Amino acid sequence: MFSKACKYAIRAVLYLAVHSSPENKVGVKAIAEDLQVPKHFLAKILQQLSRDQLISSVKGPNGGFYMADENLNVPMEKIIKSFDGMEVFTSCILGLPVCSAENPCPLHVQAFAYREGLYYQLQHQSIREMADRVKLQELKL
Amino acid sequence: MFSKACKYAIRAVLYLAVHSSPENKVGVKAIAEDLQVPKHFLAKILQQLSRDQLISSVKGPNGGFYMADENLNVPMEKIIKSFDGMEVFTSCILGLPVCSAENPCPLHVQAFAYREGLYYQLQHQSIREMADRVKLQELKL
DNA sequence: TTTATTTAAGACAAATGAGTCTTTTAATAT
DNA sequence: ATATTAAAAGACTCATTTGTCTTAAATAAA
Ligand code: SF4
Ligand code: SF4
Repeated sequence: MFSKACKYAIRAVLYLAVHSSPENKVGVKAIAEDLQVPKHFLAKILQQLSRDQLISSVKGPNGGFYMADENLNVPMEKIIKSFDGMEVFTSCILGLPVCSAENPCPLHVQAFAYREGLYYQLQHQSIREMADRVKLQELKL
Repeated sequence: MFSKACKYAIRAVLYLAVHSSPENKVGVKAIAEDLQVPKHFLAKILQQLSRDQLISSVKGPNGGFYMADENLNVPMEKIIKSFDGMEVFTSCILGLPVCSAENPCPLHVQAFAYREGLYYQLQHQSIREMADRVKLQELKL
């Protein structure tokens, strides 16, 4: 479904949403260890998230990554779009050139409803809401 | 979601289900051209399908690939399993080591329904049924 | 101001996936 | 039997993704 980079990104953002704040920043190393993800690869991912303003960061001593308030209000969808693009939600599951209701592929009925459902959820759920659920239900990242 | 090999396989099998019979076999070339898929790559895919007895084939003049009656009764699921394995349905969407209800990942609610629903459909729909729909609704492959 | 610390950037390498090409094997029509 | 046809097999190349490493830039504490 999603690329590894995208999966790591989702986990990292939720991790930051749960474990960081503007007063309490977290470094790549800590995140990588906690999530059990390749450190340098994660670093690049965090950089991209930062460039896209999905997370915040400051350099230097006591620096690190964190979620600012405005970061928490964006929908989950944005993370995925940043890494895998809109295609994961729009491109045909069978790899046909175009996905349209007029020219549906054979898996249309099966696949369409589910993909749309997932997309809807990711569009309408903010990182904050999702992170709250993670905290409340003690979900593992 | 699925690998290209798997997507091509699904399309090729449905193509054969619609356009072939034991009396009317089809060669790689024709399939590749109709589906607009790399010929040699498709050849390998058809070979794998044949090895796994998901399609039938005979060599030599007037030979080619076709669907025997028993091939048509297997569920769509088998094609996917043959290429991408069960993992596409069982492995965590976020790439966590284990996917379980006790230790759910943050996307659990959103993603689980999607994947399970799709899997259920693919398990309970035979190639024949799917091909019939393709014919009836004139779906494009 | 210097030094330690941490992100930013980008080159590089390894692994996987996708696609191509050539040769071998089997079937069948003549 | 032989020639022809088409699948089977496997080596090979190319592209993309994933992962590593090194250096630069920024910030803050000493
Ligand atoms: S199954 Fe239908 S709706 Fe889904 S991607 Fe293919 S064409 Fe589009
Ligand atoms: S979201 Fe939950 S159910 Fe889906 S793969 Fe991850 S852990 Fe499993």
